Amino acid sequence: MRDIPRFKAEFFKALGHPLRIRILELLVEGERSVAELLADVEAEQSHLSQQLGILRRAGFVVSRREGASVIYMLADERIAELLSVSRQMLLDMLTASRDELQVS
Amino acid sequence: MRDIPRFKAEFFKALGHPLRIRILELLVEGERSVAELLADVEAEQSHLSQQLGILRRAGFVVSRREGASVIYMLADERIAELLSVSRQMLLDMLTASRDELQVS
DNA sequence: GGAGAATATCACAATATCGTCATATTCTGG
DNA sequence: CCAGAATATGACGATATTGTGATATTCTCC
Repeated sequence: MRDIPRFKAEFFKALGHPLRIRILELLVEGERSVAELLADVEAEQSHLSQQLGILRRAGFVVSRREGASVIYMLADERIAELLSVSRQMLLDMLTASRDELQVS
Repeated sequence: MRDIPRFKAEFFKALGHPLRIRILELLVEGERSVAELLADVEAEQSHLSQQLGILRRAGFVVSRREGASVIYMLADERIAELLSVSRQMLLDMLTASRDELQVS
C-alpha cells in the first residue's frame, strides 16, 4: 500500500475549506439539520449542500433524514480532536511570529 | 476573531497534497536535506522545492542551511500526532466500508 | 574568480476547486 | 394529487493549484 500519502492528502484536503471547517465546528457541538446549519453560516443553500456532500463523501459526517429535513452529525469523535490540535498549533504559531516581530 | 475557520482551512489545506504528506512523514523520522528528500520521493527537484516552500510558509517545517545543502525538520512534534490520528481514522473508515460491502 | 553542485524561483499550460444560479428531488399538509 | 418547504444536483465562469522546464541563486572546491 504505497498510496497512503494520497489518501491522507484527500483526507486533509476535505478539511481545507473555511465553510467545511465551520460546519464541522458546529457539528462538534451536536447534530444539526441543514436548515439550522444554514442559519449559522453565511453561505448560499446550494453551496452549503455541496460542502456537506464533500464532507459526507469524505467520511467526516453522516446524515439521516427526519421528515422533511436532513440531520447531519460527525461520523467520528476524533474530528473534534483534530480541530482542537490544529487550533492549538495555530495559536502557538501566531504567538511565535508575534514574538519574532517583537525582537526585530 | 471570526476568521478562525479561514486560518484552520489554510492549515489543513497545506496538508492536502500527497507530496507534502510524504515529506512530512519522512521528516517525522528525523531531519533531512533536500537531496535526501529528493532521493526518497518521486518528484522533480523544482516541484519538491516548491512544496517545501509551501510547508515552510505554512509553519510546518523549518530549514537551516548547512554548507551547500539545506536541512529541513518538522517545526512542531504535534504534526506527527496529526498524521497518526488521520492514519488511524482512515484505517477505520476503510474497515467500515469493507464491512458494509460484506453486508450488502 | 570559475565550474559545478545544491536549492530556489519563474513562467506557464493543464487541471481542480469555488461559488452562483437554475433546476431537480423528496417530503408534508391540506 | 397539489403547493410549497427542505435539500440536492447540474452547469458554468472565475480563481487557485499542480507539475514541468528553464533559469536564478548560493555555496564549495580548485
